[in-house]
Amino acid sequence: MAERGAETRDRLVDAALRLFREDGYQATTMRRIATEAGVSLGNAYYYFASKDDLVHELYLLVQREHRELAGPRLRRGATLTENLRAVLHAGIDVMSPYREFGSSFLTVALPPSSRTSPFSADSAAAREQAVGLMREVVTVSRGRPSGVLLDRLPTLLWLAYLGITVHWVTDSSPGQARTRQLIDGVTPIISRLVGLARLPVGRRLVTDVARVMDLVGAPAEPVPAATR
Amino acid sequence: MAERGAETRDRLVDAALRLFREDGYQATTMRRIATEAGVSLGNAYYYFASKDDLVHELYLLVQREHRELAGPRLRRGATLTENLRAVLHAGIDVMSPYREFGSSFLTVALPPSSRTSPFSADSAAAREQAVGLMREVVTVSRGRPSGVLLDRLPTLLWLAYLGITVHWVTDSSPGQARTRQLIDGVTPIISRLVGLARLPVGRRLVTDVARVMDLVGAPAEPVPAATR
DNA sequence: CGTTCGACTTGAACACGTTCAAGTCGAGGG
DNA sequence: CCCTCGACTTGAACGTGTTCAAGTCGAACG
Repeated sequence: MAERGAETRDRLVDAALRLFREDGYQATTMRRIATEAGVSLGNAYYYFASKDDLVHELYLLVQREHRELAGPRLRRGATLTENLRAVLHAGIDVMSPYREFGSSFLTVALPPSSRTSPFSADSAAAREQAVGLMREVVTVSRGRPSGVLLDRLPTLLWLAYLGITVHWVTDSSPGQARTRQLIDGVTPIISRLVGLARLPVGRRLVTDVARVMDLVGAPAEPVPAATR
Repeated sequence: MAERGAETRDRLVDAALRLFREDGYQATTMRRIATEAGVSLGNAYYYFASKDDLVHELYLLVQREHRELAGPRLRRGATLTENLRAVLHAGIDVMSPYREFGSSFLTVALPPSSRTSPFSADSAAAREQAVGLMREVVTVSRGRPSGVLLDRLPTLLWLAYLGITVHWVTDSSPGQARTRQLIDGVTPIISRLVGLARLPVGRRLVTDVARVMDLVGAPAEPVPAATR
């Protein structure tokens, strides 16, 4: 059956994610992953085309845990500031075990080569989920924005989350305290900007932003060649 | 003298940058760089601690060329939109020969590990230069913003440039046309936001943004361990 | 029971980035 | 002239990610 190898695959994922957490990306070798999973080196490559493919698995896990942790923290009727703040902090909470891995995380997660990029087609589902979480933030919070903004705001918030992740990865302050402060500082600003959309001056801004988002369109498909 | 090896070093940089441009990051091996520079493999490591160190050299070159190309394009008294647009397009122009390299470019350029990151201490000078270019954009353009914003805007524009670079790297549209459109769409929005700072509502936003930037402080020092 | 087939598994092999003990070589001092 | 010293150079060697020809093994078929 096509099911026989499922357990092997699971053992590989378990071993990889544990080693990533304990030793970081670089120090975790494919040989150790294979050994700890009780299979041969070559066999690991039967299930995962590359080491980065295993990182993709981590990406999915972090995403899932983010949803699970953030969901219960959302409060219907709370301000956008409060709910967005909760979701962003939850994101950091979920990623923090992989901090030492972090530098290499973006390294693997950002570029469009192959699967791992949040912009790639392979991550489309996961990205949709992440944007969905932001959509929940928007719809659940008090003072829901008007039509056009309601559609675009989740994606914009997701982009903000991405930016904060970049800061987190490069944040060497103890416990990444600076990133926490960044979240606390940025969320009210975002809320204020959203509130601005009610004024005439803000409405024009929203229109322009929406136009640019349409023009630039969906995140690009994966790049053809250009490995690594 | 300490000068004897300077020519060897130059030959290595020349070979590396040329190969990066022609074959991309992955396909360029240290062995080929060394061979084409007419030195041994080990000798390349006498001058550059790692392959990424050679990328740092590329980073510096691109930076320098960006300044040289963008400077003459600035028009005193033109709008912020026009000048910012010119500088951003110049950035893409300068980077485009390294597009195939691109995916790996961010891979190497973003994470804080060691030298190459724009956030690292080693890149502080280069970053200062990049922010300086944005400062020139601000001071040269018509309608210079008021005090606090005048200080912070260059850094914010540099961050915007970074974001656009991320888009460029992941942009698979032919000729990266989407990124060009993104620039054309985003620059008027930025100008509009800057103009907003004159209104009371904008003034409060500026104050908050400045506070966050202070709190988060200078970009972090390089991360201790966490290689790659 | 023998045969075939395909999912799964193996370990050797490859090219790579990086390290290092050993060497070369020219200038300066005795 | 010999010696020393330090900047520079070398190629072998290590461990890595990845590939691949060759196997194992159980189920389905005759």
